This record gives sequence, structure tokens and C-alpha cells, in this order.
Amino acid sequence: MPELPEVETIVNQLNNGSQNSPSIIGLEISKAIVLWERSISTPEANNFAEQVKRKKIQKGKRRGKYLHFPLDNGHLIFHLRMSGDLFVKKEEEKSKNETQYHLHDRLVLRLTENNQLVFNDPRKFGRVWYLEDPNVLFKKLGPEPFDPELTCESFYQKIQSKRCEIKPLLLNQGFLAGMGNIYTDEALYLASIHPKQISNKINKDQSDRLLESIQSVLSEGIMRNGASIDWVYRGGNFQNYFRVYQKTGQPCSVCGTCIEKIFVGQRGTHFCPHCQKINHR
DNA sequence: CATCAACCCTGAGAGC
DNA sequence: TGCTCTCAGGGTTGAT
Repeated sequence: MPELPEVETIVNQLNNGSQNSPSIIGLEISKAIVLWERSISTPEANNFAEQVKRKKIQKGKRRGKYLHFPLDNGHLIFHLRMSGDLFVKKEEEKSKNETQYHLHDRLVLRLTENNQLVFNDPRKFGRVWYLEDPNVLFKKLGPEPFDPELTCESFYQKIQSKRCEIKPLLLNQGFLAGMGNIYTDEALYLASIHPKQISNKINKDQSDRLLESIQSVLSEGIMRNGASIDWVYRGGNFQNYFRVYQKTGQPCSVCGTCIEKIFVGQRGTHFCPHCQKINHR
């Protein structure tokens, strides 16, 4: 499931290009082929195809888990949700009755020089937008985890202002943008905080440790080009460095206690019952 | 405001 | 072997 580091990796790859695909910066969209209408969120599919036509793609950015490509007019935005992927491919030579699209391709944007930007999404949860004003989406998001204005002090204040379990709070994109299930479990483990810990009972030391753990775990994910889980996103290897995620029954690397799996806010959650104790009072 | 359930989907893995 | 069943998982929406 693409979270902040995976999305960051994909944006970088599209901006910089890779071995067999060019950078998409400066390429023009000649045609949009919508293969699954419900993948297009705004505007309605036909309209979307009309709107993005003949527009040039500018340098991509990431905001939370959104991929944001300004066009020379308007903005093209993707959210990959669970199983979405976004990549550039050369158009293939195919015989007339053979389809040039692949299983689970939902949107294909034909670009300059036979390149195409493909949005592939097996589970169909991902969404695509063409918007005049990207703020329609972004204004709902909390701060970026690496925003310099998100200091230990302001993070502590934010956490104190809520009274709910810490894990669902970290997953709430309106509170903090970019964390998903994997990086949240890993960050709470590093900070030695129980996922069901009530947020306003977290003390300043724990809060400081938590912000530092969030940033460190995300940095590590970015450095390793993200995690490749559920056949989503190829190339990253952070999945080989998980400390608790999907480690149920395996020993904690600090104390040897078996990692447990519980449900918190309807999400599968992995933690060490010895290192991550609830702090009452 | 906090919590919870339903919804959207498919493929993987379990059970038979 | 092959079928059917169950379920994870992010984000949104609506109910309590």
C-alpha cells in the first residue's frame, strides 16, 4: 500500500526518469484513455479526457499520499490508495485485434513520442482528479511530517488537543499527512508507545520520541525506495527491514518478547507488548 | 468530538 | 485438484 515513502519514490522516478523511461516533465498529453470510469473522481470521465488533452506536464510533487502534477493549465492529481501504481511506458506495437492495454490498467495518458503514463490499479480504490485548484483536496490535510513548522512543541500541543487512541490519530490524514498502516506501526514501536495509548496522556518525552521516530522511519523508507508489499510498487526493499509489521509471533529485537497482532480502530496492528506499554494518568 | 460500520474491490490463502 | 469462502486495507460517508 503506497504510503509517503512509496509515493515520494514514484514521484521522483517520474520526474527523473529511469533506464527505459524518460522524465515526464515537459511531455504533452495527446490523449486520455479512460478504461475504468470510476477511477476518475473529478470531473466526469469524458470531461476529464477533454480537459487534460494537449496540456504539458510540469514537475511532479507529493502532498501527503497524493501525487500532484501541475499542467500548463490546471492540475493532474492521483491517489494510489491500496493497490494503485503509476509508471511511464513506451507504446507497444500490437496487431489490430490485440489490445495494447494490460490487466488492471485504469487510465492511460498518451504522451509525446509514443510514451504513455499508465495508472494501473487492481482493486480500483485509487482516484484521479483534474482540478483548477488543487487546494480543494489539500486543504483537508494535516502538516507534512517533515514540515519545519512541525516542531516537538507544536506536535505535543496537537497531540494534547485530542483524546483518542494514538494509532488512529496518526493514520488520520487531517491530523498528519502521509502515514499509513506500516509506517505507523513501525514508528510507534520505535517510540515505545502502545498503539492504543490515549493521545492526551502521552507525556512530552514520549511525544518528542514519537515525532523523531515518525521522521526516522519515513526517512528510512525513502532511502530504501519504499516497501514492496502486495505486488504494489516494484524496486523498494524497506519490507526487508520491518521491525514489527507482519512480524506476528517473531521475537522483538530489543527484548525477545513475541510481537503480537491486535486490532486498533479496525486496523491490523503489530506491536511488542513488553516494550510498548500503555501510560495511564 | 470520538467511535464505529459500511462501502468500494481483487487476489491470496484457507477450508473443504 | 479445484471449488467456494473470507478478508485486508485507505479513505469517505453516515449513524450513534
